[in-house]
Amino acid sequence: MSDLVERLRGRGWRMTAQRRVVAEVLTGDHVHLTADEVLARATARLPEISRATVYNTLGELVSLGEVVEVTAHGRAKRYDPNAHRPHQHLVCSECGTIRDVHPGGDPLTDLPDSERFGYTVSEVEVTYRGHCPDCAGL
Amino acid sequence: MSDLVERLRGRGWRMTAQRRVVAEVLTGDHVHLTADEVLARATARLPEISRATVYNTLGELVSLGEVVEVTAHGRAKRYDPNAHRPHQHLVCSECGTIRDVHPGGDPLTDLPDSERFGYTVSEVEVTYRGHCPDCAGL
DNA sequence: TTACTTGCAAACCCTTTGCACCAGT
DNA sequence: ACTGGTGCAAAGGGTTTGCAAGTAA
Repeated sequence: MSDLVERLRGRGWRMTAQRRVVAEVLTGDHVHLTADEVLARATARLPEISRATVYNTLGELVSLGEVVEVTAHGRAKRYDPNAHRPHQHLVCSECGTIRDVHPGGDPLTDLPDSERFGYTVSEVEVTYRGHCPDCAGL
Repeated sequence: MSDLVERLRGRGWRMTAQRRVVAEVLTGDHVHLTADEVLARATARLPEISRATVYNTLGELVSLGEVVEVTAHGRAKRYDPNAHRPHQHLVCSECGTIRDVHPGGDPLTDLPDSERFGYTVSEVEVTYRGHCPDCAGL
């Protein structure tokens, strides 16, 4: 039984078989599944689960801060359950595979070999997210 | 006449009215247009231009390294012609508006007030892009 | 001339939605 | 019982594609 399920129950999240299965599928390190992959794995355990419910649940987990969305250019979003340990992402531009990384020094210049997982690194991108002045009050 | 058009011609890129218009629309600082916006502005100058051509041309400019794609979670990609001066992005999670920023110290902790454009900043995300071992030879 | 580019419309992928039914608490 | 979650199927936004006709070099 996953920590995540416990935590969510503690927060008063209404627990259902579908939500439990989605939460359980999203467990572990270096887990970065697309919604489709989550659906496939969830279906293996609970055949009646629907695509809509998977999307609903993923969206809620993201809002609750339990799961992080990772966007790779032009591909389906991936969902990363490792939201409580700060880390960054290393993305393959070819196949979209993602690894979690923990850069040591200046993220713009250093990604230690030990954190490259055999990837070549050709680009580093930093994105700050927040609210612009016009949207600040919303 | 834009520098970009000159540079592309110099690289042997076959020049057409459509491509010139797209390249000219993508000129300036803090320009981060969606494909749709590029189409709208291009159409204003060249009414017969098609959506497909705009997408083709944007894709080529990205491949040529003249334009950078910026992806905001769940929104249309935006195209940034400022590919030759290194910079990072500040994205409004609400409306998707983007500003170019130049962080000073450690990107993970510091975004100077002078670089915030009145935005609040709630999240910093670093993404490394490259090829995974399986895709390295492609 | 000839290979490359364009326009059109349909196809595509991923995600969201409307609504009637069902189920935790 | 009440509130909120689920499944289905259809719609939606953004992007890509196949192919015939057009055009830069």
